[in-house]
Amino acid sequence: MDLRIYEAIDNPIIRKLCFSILNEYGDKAKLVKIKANHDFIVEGTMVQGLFLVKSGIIKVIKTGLNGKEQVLRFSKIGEIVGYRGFGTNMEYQVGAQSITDTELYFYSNAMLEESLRKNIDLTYNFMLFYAFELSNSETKVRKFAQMTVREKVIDCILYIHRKFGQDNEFLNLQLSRKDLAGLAGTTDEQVIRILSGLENEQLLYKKGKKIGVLNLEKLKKEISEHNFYISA
Amino acid sequence: MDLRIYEAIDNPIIRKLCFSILNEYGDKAKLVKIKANHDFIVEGTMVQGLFLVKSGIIKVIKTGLNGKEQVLRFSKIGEIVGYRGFGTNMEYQVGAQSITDTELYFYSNAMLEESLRKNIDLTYNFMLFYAFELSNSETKVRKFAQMTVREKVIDCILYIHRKFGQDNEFLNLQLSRKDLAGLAGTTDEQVIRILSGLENEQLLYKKGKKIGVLNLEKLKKEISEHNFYISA
DNA sequence: TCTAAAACCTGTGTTGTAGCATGTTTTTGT
DNA sequence: ACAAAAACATGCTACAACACAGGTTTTAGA
Repeated sequence: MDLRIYEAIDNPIIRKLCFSILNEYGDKAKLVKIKANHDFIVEGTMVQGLFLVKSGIIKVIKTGLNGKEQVLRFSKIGEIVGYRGFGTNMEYQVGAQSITDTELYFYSNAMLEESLRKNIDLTYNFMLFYAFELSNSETKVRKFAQMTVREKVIDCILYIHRKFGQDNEFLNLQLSRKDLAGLAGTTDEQVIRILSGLENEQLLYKKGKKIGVLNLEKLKKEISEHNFYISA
Repeated sequence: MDLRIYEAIDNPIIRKLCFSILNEYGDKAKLVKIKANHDFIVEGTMVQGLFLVKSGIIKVIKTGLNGKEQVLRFSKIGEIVGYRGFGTNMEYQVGAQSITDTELYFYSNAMLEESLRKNIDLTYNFMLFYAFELSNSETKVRKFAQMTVREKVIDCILYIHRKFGQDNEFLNLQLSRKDLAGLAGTTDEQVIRILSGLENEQLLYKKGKKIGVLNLEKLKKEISEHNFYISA
């Protein structure tokens, strides 16, 4: 059993779920290796099962019919991708693509359904996981409803800082302005404008794609007046 | 066992969950009766357990620190209120108030935790329920991110029409403009203006608080260009 | 039934946000 | 190393959405 995945997870709820899955399936899971920039879940196709990220970084998206791609989140080691369709729909409600080289464990519908009927620990941890994600999602609803674009962009920067860290000068995850816009729910131009503004205010610096946080406290403070953080 | 509740539910996922709960606890649950316009879940207080609506209509809210109250949904017979805090936080993340006289079954944390360890059917149905709600919530995120205010207001009218129906001239659930605004994520004035506009266009009529849908198809069509409905 | 409060409505000014145009820089692939 | 494409940047314009102000109608309570 590959415990390195389990050990890399901070969040206790995801950690427990991951343990349950590894415990139930051990090495029976199929390991899938994919290169960077590949779609491995296509929105609207039939749900085959779910993926557990072994290594790499995944972008989870949802396409609006106006063509705009909304970025729901970025997933890393230990996280589960493709689980929304489970139990409710027969089609994937989201798309997923690798943004680095990636290794994934795949669990088919058949495997899962069988286990969930027998392994109450697994089912329980799945339940807690969904409840947790639901809580996150509802916070996100408020974010989109009440924050200004500037606040949303700051929130996204903080999200990346929190989730992927900033080891040297720059955030460990580099995103295009377009992806940032998709994550914040706005347009590229707005993101660019706001980033420029934040650079002028000495809150961050940037060099092309790379962004570095300068004044974490001030950024946090600007958001905290709304008193909610997004952990999704 | 009070099967009237169970039978009143349309949604198969909520139906199954409700059955599981009634089946597990039967008449052991505590019945709580409250008058209209009472807060029975206060945001930020400790989670005691969850409520199953036996009769009446409930408004579920979340207060932004700017003071604006966001209406998350309205709950009726067979639905569960106060479940977001479960498993993740120790405090209620939402508030709930009765908008009519209401009867609720109450299930304490202790009762639930004990059962969830033993009754896999209950756990499984809770899991599916959370997954379903999560799916709804993510759709809602998109709604707030991509719809115009007019579309959001129409979406809310359709939500009420779908969930509570319109028996005679007017929608069965009457809401203040302020509540509609909270549900749509906008201000009273905007709602008023848009309702006036819709009345001029002969899509609905109104008489004080009461609103009646005139042209359901046209209203639906305007939303469906974005191709997503909210069932929450 | 009268009064106060709440809800409803409308007009006007302001601002945040998006869209377009255009130019520059950076990245990518051959 | 070079050309093409993508990403980045900035100014301008238009408009949707909001806030405020002032008024009317409806509701609720004493």
